[in-house]
Amino acid sequence: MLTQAPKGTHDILADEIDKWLYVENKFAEICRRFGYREIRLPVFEHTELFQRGVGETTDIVQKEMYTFEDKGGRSLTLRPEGTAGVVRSYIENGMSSWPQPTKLFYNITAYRYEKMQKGRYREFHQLGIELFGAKDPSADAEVISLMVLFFDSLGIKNLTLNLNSIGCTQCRGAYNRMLKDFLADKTDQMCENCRERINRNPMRILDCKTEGCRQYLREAPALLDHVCDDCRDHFEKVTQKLQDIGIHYEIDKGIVRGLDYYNGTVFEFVSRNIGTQGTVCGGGRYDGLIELCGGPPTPGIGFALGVERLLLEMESQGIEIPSQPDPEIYLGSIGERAEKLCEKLAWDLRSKGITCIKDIMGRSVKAQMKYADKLGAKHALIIGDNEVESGKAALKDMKTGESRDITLDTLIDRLIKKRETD
RNA sequence: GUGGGUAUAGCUCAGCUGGUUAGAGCGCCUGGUUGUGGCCCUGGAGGCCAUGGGUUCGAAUCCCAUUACUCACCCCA
Repeated sequence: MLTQAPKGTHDILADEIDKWLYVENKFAEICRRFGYREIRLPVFEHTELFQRGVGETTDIVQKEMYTFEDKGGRSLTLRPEGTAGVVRSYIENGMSSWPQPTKLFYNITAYRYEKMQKGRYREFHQLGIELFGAKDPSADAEVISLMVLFFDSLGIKNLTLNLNSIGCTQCRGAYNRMLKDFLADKTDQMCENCRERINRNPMRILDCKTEGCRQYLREAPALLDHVCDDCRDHFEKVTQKLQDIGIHYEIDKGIVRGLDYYNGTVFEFVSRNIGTQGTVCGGGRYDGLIELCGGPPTPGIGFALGVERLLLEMESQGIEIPSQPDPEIYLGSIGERAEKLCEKLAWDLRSKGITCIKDIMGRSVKAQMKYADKLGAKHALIIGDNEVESGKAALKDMKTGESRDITLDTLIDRLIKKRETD
């Protein structure tokens, strides 16, 4: 226990950090290109924010939240997703008086008490955006196009974009009644889970994957076919805009996002090669959420992307990720006088912005060189008594193996110049 | 919440139907004449064989429980 990370969490070690930084930086870059600005929010919020925002009837709120009481008796919860917190911040900080629309992106960890599986963790990482104030279909299309551009820029191919509209509060009410009527005489034959859903949240039945229920659902009325005129019109405009910019999508009448706040356009990007947890990114519109949480009526739309799943997908597609540059130079030393000189040299190099690794173990030259090699240092330079006295040393190019004598005074300029030409 | 698989060195795994001091490759640390990496070779460190019980003269090996990991169902990012 003492030496084991809690279930569902994982360490991101030095060898993988380049991938994470690469993806995170790329995401930030693309977001800024669309006018989004980053925000950073607390990892925990008042429990009621999620109860209200995500929805009391959802699995997330009912059994997946990490909820605890602090020493002041407040009930707090580690965020199970990002949107609720952003909405809270939007209201609290009066962002409705910022230039509209307000475009925000974030890079967060989220927490859900779930059973572990490939691509599913209890602490996981999400990249996401939220767009407040724009209800036009252009907003939907732009948000989706941002995702597409992001995937493209990473070289990811073959993700399927699934689209659906789950209507507004009005058409949803009518649809729920319709669905109930349709299933009324079939309830006995449906799975236990679905029988509960009929009363709790009929739409969730559409997510069922058990064979028996699926048969009935094939004939069930699809919400998309029964949305009101406004919703239909909105959705058609969204798809038209996607076509205009050449984004391929599939209509999936079965998509019902698992959080209660969604309405209207919902979408997800799905992979086929990373296991059953194939949803790399999911999102949609949430026009009533801000009001529900106590803010002014404000339309909103956003998505969240699972970084672990994204990296799995990139790996499965064999996408290479550029790594951070190797250390410019390794400074080795023999003896105390040399070590002293190295300390000064290393300080000067680092002050000038040059990555410099020096010996701090007093090991043999051979051991030092091996270490320099493992670090991937581009150059190595060993200093002993001779070098201290002459002020000259052999600068070795680790790739070619060639070394040339240089005066130590010129070392910094030489490395700076070399770095520029490389 | 339901089911399946797995658990031996830092990593990937051997260890036959129970039998002495538990193995390999990689990695780590050393050396290969006293100041130069990669290839090759030498030596070394490092395991209460997940944990707790049981069977047995004897358990890494068989049985039970616990825990963890993992995959699928469910749900989702």
